[in-house]
Formats: sequence, C-alpha cells, structure tokens
Amino acid sequence: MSTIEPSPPSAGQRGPVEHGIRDQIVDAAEAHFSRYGYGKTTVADLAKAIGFSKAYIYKFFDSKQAIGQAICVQCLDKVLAAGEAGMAEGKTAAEKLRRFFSGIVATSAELFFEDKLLYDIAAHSAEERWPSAMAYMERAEALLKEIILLGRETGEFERKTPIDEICEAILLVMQSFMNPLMLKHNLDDLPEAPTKAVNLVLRSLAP
Amino acid sequence: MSTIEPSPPSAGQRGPVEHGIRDQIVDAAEAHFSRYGYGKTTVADLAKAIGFSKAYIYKFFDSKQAIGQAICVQCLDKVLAAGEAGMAEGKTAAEKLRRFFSGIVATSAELFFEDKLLYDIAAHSAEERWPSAMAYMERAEALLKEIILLGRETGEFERKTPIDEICEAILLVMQSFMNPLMLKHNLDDLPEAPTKAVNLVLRSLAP
DNA sequence: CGAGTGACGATATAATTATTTAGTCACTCT
DNA sequence: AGAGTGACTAAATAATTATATCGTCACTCG
Repeated sequence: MSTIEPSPPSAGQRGPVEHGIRDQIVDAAEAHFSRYGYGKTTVADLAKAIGFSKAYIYKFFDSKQAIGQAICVQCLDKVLAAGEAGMAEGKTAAEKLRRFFSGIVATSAELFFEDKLLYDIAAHSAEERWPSAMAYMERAEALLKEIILLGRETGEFERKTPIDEICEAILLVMQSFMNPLMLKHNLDDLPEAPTKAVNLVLRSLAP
Repeated sequence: MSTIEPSPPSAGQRGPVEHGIRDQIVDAAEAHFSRYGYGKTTVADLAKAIGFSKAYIYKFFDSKQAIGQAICVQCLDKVLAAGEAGMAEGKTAAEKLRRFFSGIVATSAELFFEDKLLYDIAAHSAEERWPSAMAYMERAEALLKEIILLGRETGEFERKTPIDEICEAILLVMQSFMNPLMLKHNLDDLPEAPTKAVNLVLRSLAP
C-alpha cells in the first residue's frame, strides 16, 4: 500500500532544499495566488509577505513559474490524496477504482468551484506541460496500476490484456475528468458522466 | 443504413433558404476562412468576393458567426462522413466501430494539420457550444447507436447495459479525440491512443 | 415589390505609449 | 563565507488612442 509521500523536490528550485524560508514562500504564494490569482500576484508581494526582499526569493526559486509549480504540486497532491483515500475505503478492486476516481473528480471539481484561481494554475500547468502536471499523471497511473493488479489477483478483473495498455487506456478515458484542462469543458455533466465512464471501464475489466 | 444527409438549415440563416447567392457566400467563406482565418476575414471581403455589397450578405445570414457556423457544419459533416464511410467498410459491428472512430479521428487530425484555420473554427464552435457542434455530437451518437444495435443483434455485444448509457459513455470516452477542442491536447499520442481507447470500449462491449 | 446598396453608430480590434514586473548582480553587513 | 539587499534592464502588462469591422436602416432602382 503506497502512501502519498511529499513530492520529490520539483524542478526550478535553488539553494537549500529544506529551509524554513522556502516554506514561508510557498505558504505566502498559496495565500496570494488563491486570493489574487497567479497573474496579479507579484514576486515583490510575496517578498513583502515574508518580510524579505524580492531578490532573496530568487535564492530559493529559479523563477516565479517555479513557485507556481510548487503550488500546483500542492493542489495536485491534494487531488491525488483524495483519490488514494477513496481507494483505501473501497473493499473490492472495483470499488477502489470507483472511489479512486470519484475522489479525484470530486476534489478537482471542488477546487474548480471553491478555489478557481488555484485551479487555473493547475490548468495552466497541464496546458504548458509543466513537470508538476506530468508527475501528477505518472503518480495517478501508478496508483491505478496498483488497483488493477489487485483486481487481477482477486480474480475480479480479466488478465489477458497487457496491464500497461489497460492503465494507459483507462487514464486516457478518465482524462476528460481528471485533467484540469479537460475537466473545465465537462463540468456540466458532473457527476453522472464520470460515473458512466467508470462503469464502462469496469465493464471493460470484467474477466 | 443512414446516409449523411445535408444538415438541416442551421440557425442564424435568413431569407430564401435555397439560393445560389447563399451558396456563393458559403463557398467564398470557406475559401477565405481557410486561407486567412475567421478573424482576419471581414464580411466586406466575402461581399467583394461574390461581387455584392456587404449589406446583401446580411439578407442571408444573421451574423458573421452564422457564416462561421455554416462552414463549421461543412467541416464536421466531412468528419462524420469519413466516420460513416469507415463504418460502411467494416464487416462486423466491432470492425465498424473501429473504423467509424478511426475515420473520424484521422479526418479531424488531417483537418488540424492541413487546414488549421478551419479547424480553429470547429474548435471555437465546440468551445462556444454553437449549434453546429451540438448537432455534430448528436449525429455521432445516432451513428454510434446504430453500430451498437447492430452488434447486439448479431450477438457481438452484450445486451444488459441500457443502450443510452452505453452510447453516452462511449462518446464521452472518445470525446478526447473527436471533439476538436480536446483533440488539440491529445495530438502527440495519435494514433495509438484512440486505438487503445477503442480497444477498451470494445472490451467493455463484450457479451 | 424585391434585389441590392451607401452611409452610419456601436463595438471590436490593432497600434502606440506608459507603467509594472521578472530576474540579475554587484554589493553590504555580520 | 553566507544571509540579505538596492538598483538596474529587458520583457511583459496595462492604459490609451486610433482604426477597422459588424450589423442596421432608410433608401434607390428596375
């Protein structure tokens, strides 16, 4: 059973990896980005918030975008954590799969409605293929694979199709709801649509 | 066996429905939009192309956007026609489904690469939920339903799941590749990804 | 009457200018 | 040496102005 571990130090960082100041920056960034948006927040604002000069920020991050990525990682971690929590609740593999996705979708949608400005960063991150978004997909795939393997062991799922093809295909299918970029276009048919999609996926997994 | 019939008169039209001038406008629009793009083409350009005044255009179309929709309908008709052609080639229902989607995806991708400017109109149409895009999805669903029903008759496909749920789910799944808006973000993993998605769909249809 | 238009106001787009902001570097202070 | 910064430039963003375009309407002409 994997647990969401703090993501590895993202690209774009600088200087001491473990450092109180870095955390302060990230906290200030989360607060500011969430309230005013990424675009309207200046690096100087963050500097002022933590009581240092702007130049000092750049001892810890390569660029403003690197800070954005750090925030993005936080968001996506939360989404994945919800997926993993759902996964843990499910008894059978099928149930795990269902809850994994419903956790992800619910959390993403919540992010969209409750914290639009942070969500926008995530969407931007997906659009620009930031490492944060890539990592998100990879970790989702790893979790998914875990579920599928479990289902195969317990005999719930078929075993003929190559596992990697299955995982890729399922992710592909669920992307419409877990990729922030795409979710945006499918908001109206929440929450029925993802449920239907998962149903289809589960039918495809039947032995 | 349905054949793609000319789409019903779209919204935004005016005056005589069947009229040589209307066709001239559409032809000129296709040429101009394709060469210079929707944004860079002015209604006056179209008027000049057909040798009439700008005001006359508005005897046939409500707005420039209505002309855009007409062009969009043409594009999407072509895409669906490719899908239907593929469908006709397939022997079994599964084969029809495969070719239906590969026809659609191939034609959409071709549109994207060879006629980017027209493609952009289609994407815009999907984004803004123009009737043209809605009609496209509806007609795709109708064709898909035909295939599924056939497969059920021949015993290729399972019969338990409500047909409407199946169709909706499949469309949902394939949207990543047939919706111009989404296709844009999935271009890199063509053509394998849609194939994998269809494989998944077919597994889900197994009796 | 019906095919077709010039001239016009409101709105959108483009071009220009003015202002902010990202990011660096030489530097200070402890 | 290492924590921290003011002052600076190139690039981006915002504000402003100028221009083009959409869409309508009263109108002409056959």
